[in-house]
Formats: sequence, C-alpha cells, structure tokens
Amino acid sequence: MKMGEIMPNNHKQFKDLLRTNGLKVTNQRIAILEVLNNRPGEHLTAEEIYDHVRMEYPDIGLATVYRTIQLLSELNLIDKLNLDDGYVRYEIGVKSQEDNCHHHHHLICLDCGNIYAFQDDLLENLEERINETLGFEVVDHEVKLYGHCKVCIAQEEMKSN
Amino acid sequence: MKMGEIMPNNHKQFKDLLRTNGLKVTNQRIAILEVLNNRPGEHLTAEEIYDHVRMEYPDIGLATVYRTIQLLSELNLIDKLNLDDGYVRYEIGVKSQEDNCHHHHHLICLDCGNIYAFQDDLLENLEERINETLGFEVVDHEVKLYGHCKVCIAQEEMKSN
DNA sequence: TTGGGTGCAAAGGCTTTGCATGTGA
DNA sequence: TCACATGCAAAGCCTTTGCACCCAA
Repeated sequence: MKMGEIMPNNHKQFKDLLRTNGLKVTNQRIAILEVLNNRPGEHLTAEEIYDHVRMEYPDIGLATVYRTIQLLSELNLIDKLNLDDGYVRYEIGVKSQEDNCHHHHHLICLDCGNIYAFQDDLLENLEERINETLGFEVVDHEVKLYGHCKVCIAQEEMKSN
Repeated sequence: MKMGEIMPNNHKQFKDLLRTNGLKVTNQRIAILEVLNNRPGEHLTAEEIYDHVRMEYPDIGLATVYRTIQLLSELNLIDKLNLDDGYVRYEIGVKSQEDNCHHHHHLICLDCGNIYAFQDDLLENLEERINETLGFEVVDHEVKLYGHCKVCIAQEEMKSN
C-alpha cells in the first residue's frame, strides 16, 4: 500500500463510520484524526494532540479533543497506551493503517523513554493455551516490555570505557 | 513453604529492609503491608487498602496509605496494576511470596471484571528474540489479556439456551 | 532528643461534564 | 430546522504536597 493512499482511504472510512452511526462529520474530528494519522508510531497525549490541531484549527477546545479521542477510541480507529506517567497516550490504530488487526507490543526504554513497536505472533500461542487450560477466551491483549534500548545501551558502554 | 510462615518472614524482611534504608518501622506501615499480605491475588485500590487498614487502625490517614504504597512499590514488595479505570491497584508482590521473581500475567474478564493470574514462561522466548533482533534488553514486562472468563461464558450460554 | 513519619486539609493535574451557542444534514 | 457537536468554564476525582504535630530510634 502506497503512503499517499492511506490518508484518503482513512478519511473516507472515517466519514462513513461516523455517518453510519448517526454522527456528524465535523472539521474538528477530521483535523484530530489527521494529526494522529500523520504521526503513526508516535504516542501523543491529549494535550499534545490539542497543540498540534490548534496549528490548523486554532479555535478548537481541549474538551473537544478529549471527546473526539474517546470517540475515535470507541470506533477502534486509535489505540490507547497508558505508561503510568499520568497521561494517557494515543496513536493511530493498526486497523486504520492495515488489514492486520493485531495489536503490536510496546518496548519502552527506561532510560530515554522512547517507545518502540514490536510485532509478534507469539501471543497467539499463549492465548490458545490459556483457553485450553483455563477456559478463558482472550479477545484482546496489551503487552508492555520495559528495558534498555540499543542506543542507550551503547551510550552506557561508551561512558564506562 | 507453609502458609503460616509467609507473614512472619515477610514482616522480618520488611522491617530489615526499612532499617537498612534508614527508614522507620511504624505501625501504619506494618498494618498496610499486612492488609496486602492477607489478600494475595486481590487487586486493591488505595481507597480499598485504606478501608481495610482502618478496621485495625482507625486513625490512619489516606495520605499515609498513598505514601506507604509508594514506598512498598519502590521496595518491590508490592506490584502495581493499572486497568485504566481510574484507579491504580496493588497486590502483594511475587518477590514477597516466593523466590520466583517472575511477574505473572493478568487475565481480565470484560464481563464480570474478575482478574485471574496466569504464570507463563512464554515471554522469556519473546524477550530473547527481541534482544537478538532489536538489541533491546528487556528487564520487566506487563501483560494484560482481556476476554471472557469460564464462568461468564457458561452464563452466557445458559441465557441463550 | 530529633529527624523521619503521620494526619489533616489544601492543592495539583488530568479528564469529564453542564450549558449556551454553533452547525452539519 | 434540529439534533448533534463545540467551547468555555466549572466540577470531578485520584493522588500528591505543605505543615504542624508525633513518635520510633
């Protein structure tokens, strides 16, 4: 899929999704989705989304950002990420970007705070096993791995030499 | 390890840990640890811990509970769990209970809200692979699996029949 | 004795909500 | 037109902090 196609498709889907649910297509909603769509892999707080959107749409209110974020989240267009730092973060959802519906995992560097995405099917296995042993039917998962990223490990090594 | 041994050992360890770090052993701290220690597998909010502790120690303040929780968490005696419902929850840590230092995973039922623990070494594999492919050194992880538990699945089936 | 600990109340900080106004359909 | 959406400000709510008093060491 070419990069250029992602956004228009996304917009069309988004608009249809809103209309189907009896919701209105507003400039604010489009603008917020665009901000997130233009920053795949970034994990933005509501405040950060607000700041970005204001550049294009200065009169928007923070409450609208919160309300729209919630909406987008319910429509599964964006994914939530909670790093326990007092902010909830959002990124454009995997469903918006590709057909692959798997959530990716997050690698969070304890040194620099950067977040890396990691795709893996290993959980499939685990989910099957859980179903077999406990009768628990897994429908979603959230995996956060904390540690030290390549860059920070290298920097640490440089220091000690 | 016999059940009866857990608490005293835990207390001794805890007291030593405090003293070693130049911290004081207070009734409040002991009482809070006891509440958590008496409820392994439960996931209590600060408020819930507060309510339990007050039964034994009526004059304790909520602020003390928060401060102690933070302390216990820093000493790795309790584990944090965030279910994104506005409360941070705590449970007695694996390190307090056994020598096995592995965090367990949480199965969260979307229907009844119950939380089940699940121990698995599958992540070991994943962590190794991540280290090899990305050079990221994983030191901790948090896995939450959402779905439907055995009981709720059974109840749902009963309804539809 | 004395510095860390506690209780109380106030402040913080992210998020939600009420309400009057605005605007897609 | 009209129900939904928005902006603003106020309220909510969990958690943290300031401060005077208390108590373990």
